[in-house]
Amino acid sequence: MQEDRRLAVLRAIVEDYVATREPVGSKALVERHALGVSPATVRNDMAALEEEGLIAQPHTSAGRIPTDKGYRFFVDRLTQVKPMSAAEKRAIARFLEGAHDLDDVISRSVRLLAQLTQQVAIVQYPTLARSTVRHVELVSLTETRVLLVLILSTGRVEQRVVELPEGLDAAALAELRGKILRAAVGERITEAATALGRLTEQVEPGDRTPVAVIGAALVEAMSNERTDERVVVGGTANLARFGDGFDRSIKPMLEALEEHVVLLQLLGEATSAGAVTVRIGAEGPYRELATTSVVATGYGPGEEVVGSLGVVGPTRMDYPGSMAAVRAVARYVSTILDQA
Amino acid sequence: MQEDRRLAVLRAIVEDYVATREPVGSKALVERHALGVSPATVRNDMAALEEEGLIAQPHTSAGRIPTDKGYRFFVDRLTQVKPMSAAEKRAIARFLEGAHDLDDVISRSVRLLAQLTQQVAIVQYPTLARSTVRHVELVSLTETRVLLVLILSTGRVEQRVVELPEGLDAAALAELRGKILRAAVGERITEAATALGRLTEQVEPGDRTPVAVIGAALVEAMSNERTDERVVVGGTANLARFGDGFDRSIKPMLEALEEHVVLLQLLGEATSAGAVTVRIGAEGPYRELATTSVVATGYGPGEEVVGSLGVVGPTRMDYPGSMAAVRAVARYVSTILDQA
DNA sequence: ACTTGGCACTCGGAAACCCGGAGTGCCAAC
DNA sequence: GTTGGCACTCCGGGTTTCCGAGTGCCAAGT
Repeated sequence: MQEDRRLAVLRAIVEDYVATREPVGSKALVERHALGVSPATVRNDMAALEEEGLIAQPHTSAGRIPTDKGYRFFVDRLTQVKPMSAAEKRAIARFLEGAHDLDDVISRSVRLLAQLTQQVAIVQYPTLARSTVRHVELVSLTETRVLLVLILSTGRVEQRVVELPEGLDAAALAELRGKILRAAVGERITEAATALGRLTEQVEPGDRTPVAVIGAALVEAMSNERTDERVVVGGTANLARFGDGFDRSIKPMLEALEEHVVLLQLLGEATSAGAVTVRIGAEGPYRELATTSVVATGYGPGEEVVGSLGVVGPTRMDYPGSMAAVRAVARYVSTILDQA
Repeated sequence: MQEDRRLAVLRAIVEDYVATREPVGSKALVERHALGVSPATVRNDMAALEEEGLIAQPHTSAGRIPTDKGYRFFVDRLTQVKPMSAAEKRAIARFLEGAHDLDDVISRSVRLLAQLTQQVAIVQYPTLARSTVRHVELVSLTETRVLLVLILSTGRVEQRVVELPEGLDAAALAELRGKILRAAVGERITEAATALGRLTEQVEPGDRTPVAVIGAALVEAMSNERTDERVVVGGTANLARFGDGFDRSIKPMLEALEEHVVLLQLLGEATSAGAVTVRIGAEGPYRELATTSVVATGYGPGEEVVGSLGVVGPTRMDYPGSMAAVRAVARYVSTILDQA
């Protein structure tokens, strides 16, 4: 019926516009897609679609471009993630294996994602909140300085230099280390923090003892918001690929990309694993990013989500492709984290 | 004499051009700078400077702009690094203290440098080659997996998951850990690697023993070139500040900034501490970066250089200011590393 | 009730065009 | 060696012109 054809027209408009970056007209449409009707008919459909707010024309007597709402419709109803080809899968696997380090995994993922989608990629480090403590080490630097090293299940390593009020000999340090390990290892980070809090109080009610200081530093390191904020950005050069009006938004884009808090918020919307979240244009809270879309998803071992990753690009982007790439990379990262 | 005045004219041209981004003519020059001569005289001087290749005119009947050679002359002979104001020094100190982590120090430095110079900042992590081993830790993950953690004097932490051919019990692991510590701690990384090589051979001539595998992984981690390549970039948004022809080079710029190897090479020219290196325009090896300059210097505790940092921007940049900022930040980073 | 060809109309954007002003080089005079 | 005068150049910006893609609407066709 007409309804079906209208949607076909919408899909065609989105696809053509994404491909050509130019408003698409009725004539070009019937030429490039076998719609089986005349341009005049398509024009009628276009008028209807415009009525519904799914497409718009930049100025009278120009072709149509999809609106945010149009993209949304396209993403929600007119597309399903196309699976990656076997070759692509192999390429991903090859690219990601051989990473022997969390940093490695993350940085490779960013580059991979950027290359795959030809867009800006963002990968968040595993959240501390979702990690358990794997090991704690105290390395004495000088008489009164100790380096705290915190190793987490997700592979993250946090470190911190602690200044002691008084010297602490090797034996005392070793004993403390043992206690801390017993209290914290295997625990979720929040529980470990409270356990440690209890431990230090119990050992020494006094305030400025070395034990208390170290305990406090550990607790602080575990609950520190800042350390939670680690994200890595890649593929910024792809921003320059847009020869058109998107140039205007390149500055706000770059600025946003430096604000890791903003990035985290963009990614943060992706909560559940497996499901790919798409934010289109002005749907997000940032006015400056009204011409950009974000495709993101969570990753993590098994069903658990310990972090998210995604890409950000102009609203006029290849959604099916991006969604597929994001999902695929997230999957591979998850399995790698599973192994490690 | 005329010679002196000519140099004054060159300086004035550079300063004005940097400030206004527009070719500067004789009339504007005498108005803005008290040269005490008439435009006609300045024109003669300009002709002479152009003869020497220090300035050029984009087209007939336009003002003059400095050539690379002109900038070079300006940097080498007409300027000395102006000291930072007390307020600026305080701001730097405030910004950098409170970092309790190498990552912290580095990322704060980048942001600081970018903000100070309003340009793109690059900071290299301390080179592994210049570090000594501070601690080695073996954390058992599963029966046959061990997480190697390598803590270096510069604060860098390298980690790696090692797959063992057969299980290794806690006692054996502890013993191995002790041996490794005794062999490696305090050594320069290269020497530690050879010492470890000897150790593993001596303990077990067989090839696939756990000990050998771990030793090999450690040696590899220490000598790995890749891990040496860590650089951080910040202030990319400043690239968009240039409303003029520099826009054209923004893409190659962004591309270069993603290629950490390239960045390292740019920074790498800075070898000695204290001295600020300036590379202007086409002096470097990269054709794409012919319109950019790099101001860099080394940093490290005491006189030693363990890494470098700097800024990169258009050839038309505020050299004295950038040099001062780079030097100041390098100094502060050095003292902080000294403490840690 | 849709679809289609025809047709008048709109309007953005590229090309052509024009013009002022900033800047130059040169020369003669100081 | 410096300066004022002067003729000349040419870029940049503003305006105008013009083409064509695209539209909306209508009347005719199925």
